[in-house]
Amino acid sequence: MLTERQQLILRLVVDDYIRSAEPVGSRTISKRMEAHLSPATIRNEMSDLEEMGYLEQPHTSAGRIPSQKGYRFYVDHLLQPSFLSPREIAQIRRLFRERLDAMEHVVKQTAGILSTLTNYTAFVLGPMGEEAKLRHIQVVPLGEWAAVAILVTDSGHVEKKTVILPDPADLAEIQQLVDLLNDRLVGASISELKEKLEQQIGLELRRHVDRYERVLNLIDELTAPTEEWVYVGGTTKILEQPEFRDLEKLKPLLVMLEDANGVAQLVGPPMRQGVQVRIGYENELSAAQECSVATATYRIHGGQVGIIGVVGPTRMEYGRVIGVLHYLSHVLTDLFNRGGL
Amino acid sequence: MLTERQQLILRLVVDDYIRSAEPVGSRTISKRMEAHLSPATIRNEMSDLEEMGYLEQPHTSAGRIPSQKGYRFYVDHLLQPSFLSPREIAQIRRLFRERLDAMEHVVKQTAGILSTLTNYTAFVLGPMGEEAKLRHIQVVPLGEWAAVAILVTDSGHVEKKTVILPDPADLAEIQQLVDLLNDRLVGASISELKEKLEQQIGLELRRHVDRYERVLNLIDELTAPTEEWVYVGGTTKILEQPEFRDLEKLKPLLVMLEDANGVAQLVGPPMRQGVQVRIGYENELSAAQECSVATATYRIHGGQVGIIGVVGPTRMEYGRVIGVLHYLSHVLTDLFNRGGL
DNA sequence: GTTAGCACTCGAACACACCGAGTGCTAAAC
DNA sequence: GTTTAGCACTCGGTGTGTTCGAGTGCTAAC
Repeated sequence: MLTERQQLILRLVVDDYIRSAEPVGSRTISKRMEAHLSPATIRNEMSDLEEMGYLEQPHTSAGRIPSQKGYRFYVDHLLQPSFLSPREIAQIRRLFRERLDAMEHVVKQTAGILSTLTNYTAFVLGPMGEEAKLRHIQVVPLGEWAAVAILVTDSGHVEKKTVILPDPADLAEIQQLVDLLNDRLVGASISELKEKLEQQIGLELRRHVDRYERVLNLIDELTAPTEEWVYVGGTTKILEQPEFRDLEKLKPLLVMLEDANGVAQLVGPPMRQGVQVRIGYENELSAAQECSVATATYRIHGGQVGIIGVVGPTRMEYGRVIGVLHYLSHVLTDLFNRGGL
Repeated sequence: MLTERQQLILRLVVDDYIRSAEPVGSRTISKRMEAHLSPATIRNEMSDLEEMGYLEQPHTSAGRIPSQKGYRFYVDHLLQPSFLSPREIAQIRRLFRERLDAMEHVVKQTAGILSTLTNYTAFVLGPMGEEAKLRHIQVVPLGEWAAVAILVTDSGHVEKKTVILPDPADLAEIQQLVDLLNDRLVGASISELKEKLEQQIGLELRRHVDRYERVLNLIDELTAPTEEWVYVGGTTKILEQPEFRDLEKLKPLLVMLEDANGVAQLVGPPMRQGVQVRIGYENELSAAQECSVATATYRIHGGQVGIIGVVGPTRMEYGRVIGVLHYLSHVLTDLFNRGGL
């Protein structure tokens, strides 16, 4: 559909606009081209590209900027993913190695690292999916009236909750309860936990009638999709982007990023392997329709899938971002599966 | 030092400016006053107040705005803390009651509630101080090469960490180690944990020579002052404030709030009981020198102290903020000590 | 198909006048 | 001595007009 030359021009326009955030004129492109063509010729081509919807003009007497369709074509056909420099790779490895024995920190840090590497706001969603298996339940009394309930999954996730006891703690009884729960529930996947609880040991449990409801509630809350696994880093990177100088545009974005649910919605459901890019209106959230969102998945052992990604203006350094995401998702997967880099 | 009348005028100026964010003129004050005085008289008084440093003029032909000294006097002598309406109190109680059995959530939520009530950015710092006592240590193996170490304090705080094992897990050995740690360390305060570990059971532990270092490291990291207990809510509330329309002023603030350490520095060391207000330059962080920070403490059982607070422009609704902080800090303290509202 | 030439468009930057809120000062009134 | 009316003055904000220049579209020539 697009001629070789049109593709070249489109690529140059996008590249230039990504760099400068200024509309690109025909003269600029003319100078950038190997095969010399006069600005007038470029103008004709650009005019055609505009007619086809790949470029647009902010106003008549300005240069062209890529349309979302233009970006889409660029990402699908023109872009060359950039590779990380050896220095950067070394730097990443160092960052991760420092705290190799703390997965929680790794995940948390990843948002920051990703943001530093790309200069966009980054996020990390922890492994979703409820196929994680229960590994251990523990209740630690804090005093007469309170206790901490802790739930550990085989993915290493720890969910905790402080509970107020209805009556003074009876250590032996609690221990008995916990032993029972551990005995019957360990190995069950989180999603089937409640069901299993009701079916299999409901009877035994009902002996302590008033307890039963509470235990059920507790399990329910402990297994509820948690917010804890959403980390956002480099929120303030958005402020650097000229397209968000305007507070009215900035605000909805920041509001969205402030809320873990907002981020989860932005990212959407986990998707196929590899790096995925959603440009502008391809995002469902209206707050993000002037943004592009690039995501990649990582796997932890057990096959659960987590997501890392960045959000920035549609004028995003796609090549760079895709390169970084690609590399980092592999690093994370390796880290979680082999336990080292 | 200040006459009755000057104090009244100062109060009116501050009140008006807090509402409108516009410099206040003599005519406005004249109209606001019970005892009628002409604008000219007010002008004279205002001129005196300016000379004494309580007011300032953005430029010659504008009204006056309070100086930081003016705010300070207002906060110390003129302000009347506002009480919450019964409706608001009911609302707060409802919000807390909903999740009464989840302290972690209570704390997390509090930042949001505080921000909603005041319309400023709010923060909650978890109990600091290292007098928390160790309650329980637990290690849950995840597989051959990994395990989760969990540490619970008597304040209900749970610290967790996923560790990569140097060699395949020997369940019995791990259990033995954990039992030993629990046996010897439970009841010790977090700060003395490491010391105690070295002194008292170092010998026994050294039998597993290569393990020793790792256990020490682990304890060290588990007890390191954690970031987890800093929650910020309503960051985007700052965007509403006219004084931060300017991106250049906004940015350092957001950067500070994004970082848990930044917030901790902003808040400073825990202070005496009651509500404390730091105005403008009274803040050490340069990023916050056009802000006021109001904080209050809450206590959880065991006497540990946590901090809640808000940060906003120096033109802050001090009366309201102080009222809310006062009430909320008591609610929290009650909640954590008696387990109910 | 390409390019030079040229008239045209339109936003950004700047200058300028105007408006009005608010001041400070002086002199008169209480 | 304190308060007030009167008045000239100040200064930022707003709206208008002008200029400038980057960039375009079109036409005609190569």
